[in-house]
Amino acid sequence: MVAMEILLCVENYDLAATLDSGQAFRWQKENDSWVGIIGKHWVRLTQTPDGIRAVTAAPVADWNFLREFLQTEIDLAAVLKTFPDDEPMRAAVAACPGLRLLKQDPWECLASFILSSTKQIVQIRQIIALLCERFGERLAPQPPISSGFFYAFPTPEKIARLTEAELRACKMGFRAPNLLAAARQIAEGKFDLEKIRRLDYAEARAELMKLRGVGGKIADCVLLFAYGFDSAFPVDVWIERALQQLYFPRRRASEPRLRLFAATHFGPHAGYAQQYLFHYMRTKLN
DNA sequence: GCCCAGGTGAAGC
DNA sequence: GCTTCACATGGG
Repeated sequence: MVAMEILLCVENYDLAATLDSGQAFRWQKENDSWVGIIGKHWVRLTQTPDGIRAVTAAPVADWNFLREFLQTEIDLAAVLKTFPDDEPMRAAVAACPGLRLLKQDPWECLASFILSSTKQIVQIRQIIALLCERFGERLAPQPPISSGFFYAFPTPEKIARLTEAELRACKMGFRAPNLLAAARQIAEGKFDLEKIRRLDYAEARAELMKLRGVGGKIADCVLLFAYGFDSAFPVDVWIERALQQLYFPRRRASEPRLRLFAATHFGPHAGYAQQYLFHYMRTKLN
C-alpha cells in the first residue's frame, strides 16, 4: 500500500547502536529518532516497543528498500548462536544484544571507506557530509519536521567529473586521488560493482583490492556492510587491539596471524562477531 | 607541539 | 614474511 509511514515489526533490534556503530556515516540523531538518506529516500526512523517506525518525505509504494537496508528479516538469535562460546564474545554480545549489520549501497559504502583510512569516525562523517552537500543531488521537496537540506550520495559519474582539488577541498587529504580514481574506473565501466555479487569471498576481496587505496581492511568493510559477505572480518586498529587483548594477552600476534585466527574462530558469521567486538571495544569504559 | 585516527602502498631488510 | 614510513587533517 502506498504510504509515507510504516511499522516494521522486529525484535531484538537496537536501532541507535546499529546506525551509530561506524558502519554507516550519514545518520543523524534528532530527539528520539534517526534521520538519514537511503538512495533518494529521506527517512526518519524511530524505535518503538514493536519494532521500527519509518516516516518518509514522499509516498512509498514498495518498502523493500528499507527492509533490505535495515536487514530486519535476519534471524539475529540464529546468528548469535553460531558465535564461539567464550568469555570475550559473551561480554561483547551482552553489552549490546540488538546490534545488527546494515546492507548498504556498494558505491556509497566503498567511497565512504576509501575516505575512512586513518580518520576518526567523527571526521569521516564530516568529510562525507561535505562531499554530499557540495556534489550530491539536492533532494526535493524539503523534508517535513526536520532542519536543513538533504542530499543524495554523489554518484560515481558526478565525482568522476570533478578535479582532485575539488575533492581535497572536502578535507579528504591524500584520499582524494583514490576516490577520484575509483569513481572514474566505475563511471567508465572499467570496474563493475555488480560483478562483485557473483564472486566468492576471496575473489570479491581480490577484485576490490585492485582499486587504489583499497586494501584488505576496506575491502572487508565493503564486502560485509554492502554485499552481505558475513565471513568478511575487517581488522582495523580497534579489532586488532580487541583480538590482541582478549585472545592473545601474553604473546604478540601479527596481523596475518590475527586474520587467520579470526577466519577460523568466529564461525560462518564472523563479520557479525567482528561488529560486536568493535562496538564493545569502543563503548566500554576502560 | 605531541599523538592518534574503522589504512594503504612502497621500500627496506 | 615483518617493520617502517609518508600520506592530509583535525581532535584531545
